[in-house]
Amino acid sequence: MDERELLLLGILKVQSQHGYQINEFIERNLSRVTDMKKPTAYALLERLSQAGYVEVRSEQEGKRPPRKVYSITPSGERVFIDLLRENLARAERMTFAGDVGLMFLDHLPQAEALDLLRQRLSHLKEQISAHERAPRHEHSQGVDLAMEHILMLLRAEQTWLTATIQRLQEA
Amino acid sequence: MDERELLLLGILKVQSQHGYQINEFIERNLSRVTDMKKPTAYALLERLSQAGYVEVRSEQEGKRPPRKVYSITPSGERVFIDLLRENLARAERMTFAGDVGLMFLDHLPQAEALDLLRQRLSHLKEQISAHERAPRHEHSQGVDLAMEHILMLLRAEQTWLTATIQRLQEA
DNA sequence: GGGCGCATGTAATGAGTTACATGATTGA
DNA sequence: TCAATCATGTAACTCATTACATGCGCCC
Repeated sequence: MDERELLLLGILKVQSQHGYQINEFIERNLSRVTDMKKPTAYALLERLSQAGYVEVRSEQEGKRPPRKVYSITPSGERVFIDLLRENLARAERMTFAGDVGLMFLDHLPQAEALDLLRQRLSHLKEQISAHERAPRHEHSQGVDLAMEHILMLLRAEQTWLTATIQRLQEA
Repeated sequence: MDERELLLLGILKVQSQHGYQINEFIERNLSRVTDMKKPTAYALLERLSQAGYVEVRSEQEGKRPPRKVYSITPSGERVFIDLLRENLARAERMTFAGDVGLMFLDHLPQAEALDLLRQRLSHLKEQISAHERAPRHEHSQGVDLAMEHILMLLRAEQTWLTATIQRLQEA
């Protein structure tokens, strides 16, 4: 839950930006790493500025809608570093919705169960190729690291699912 | 979000039980597969019975507190099968809080970043050995399948983290 | 003139957690 | 007699999402 603040502070640490810009950036480049939605980002930016971790100033270009440009403050930078340390040192506990289904696999006829798992596998493959199609962005090695991480987990999942389907077929 | 209903219906499909018993079972045997908390389960059981997917009857043994015994209804069984099909066919999208930290790795001195990742790795190893210590339960091959799945992902994570630390060290 | 892009949000809702409340029984 | 176990929940809260609202500028 703290990772959303970390994300926003991190983005602002690299460069001051206005809300719309931040949301665009997340949507275009980080959609595979985070699932934070726009209103959430706006609300969080508001909260961060209440807390004094970011500063806001209004800007207007011509007659376009005014924008709120957010910049990280010194105290925000400290919080950023703290959150970053905590995030890096921690190994999140993983639970997966998909495992619940696996637990009750034997409540379906085997043929159907296998068929459903094959559908799961094909969705997985789509996700993987979507990831592979995504361009590396040279500027940030960190983002690439995160992407690579997700891709590796997806591939591990694929390998396991394939083997599991195989195994169930033989049994 | 539907997987909690699926879990409860699945448990009740195997055997009618009262709330406390269900929560005990989840805590003892499924704590690695789900993180659902007790009040959530109680509330969900209530909702399921409102919807007619489970039946409730009160029981009392001696002077112990009365219990509400839940049984799955025919319509509940249908919902269970539907939820199960959906769950099995779907490949959930994965996002990980830990990736946000990775993205900003370069905002810390390399030595510290490496140190923090080593901490992450050691937490991971603890989780893995906790899993390995957990007894297989012969009765349900499904539960074992789910456990094995999680263990496989944890190990993949471990391998990757180790390699990544290595790689960063050399750079 | 119509739709997309820019730029901000609010309101309603939902899901789930934490902390708390209650009270009897059983075992050390 | 003290703690743990049994058995139920409620209340307050947080977090995040969805759907909606607003209005100007720009391009075709």
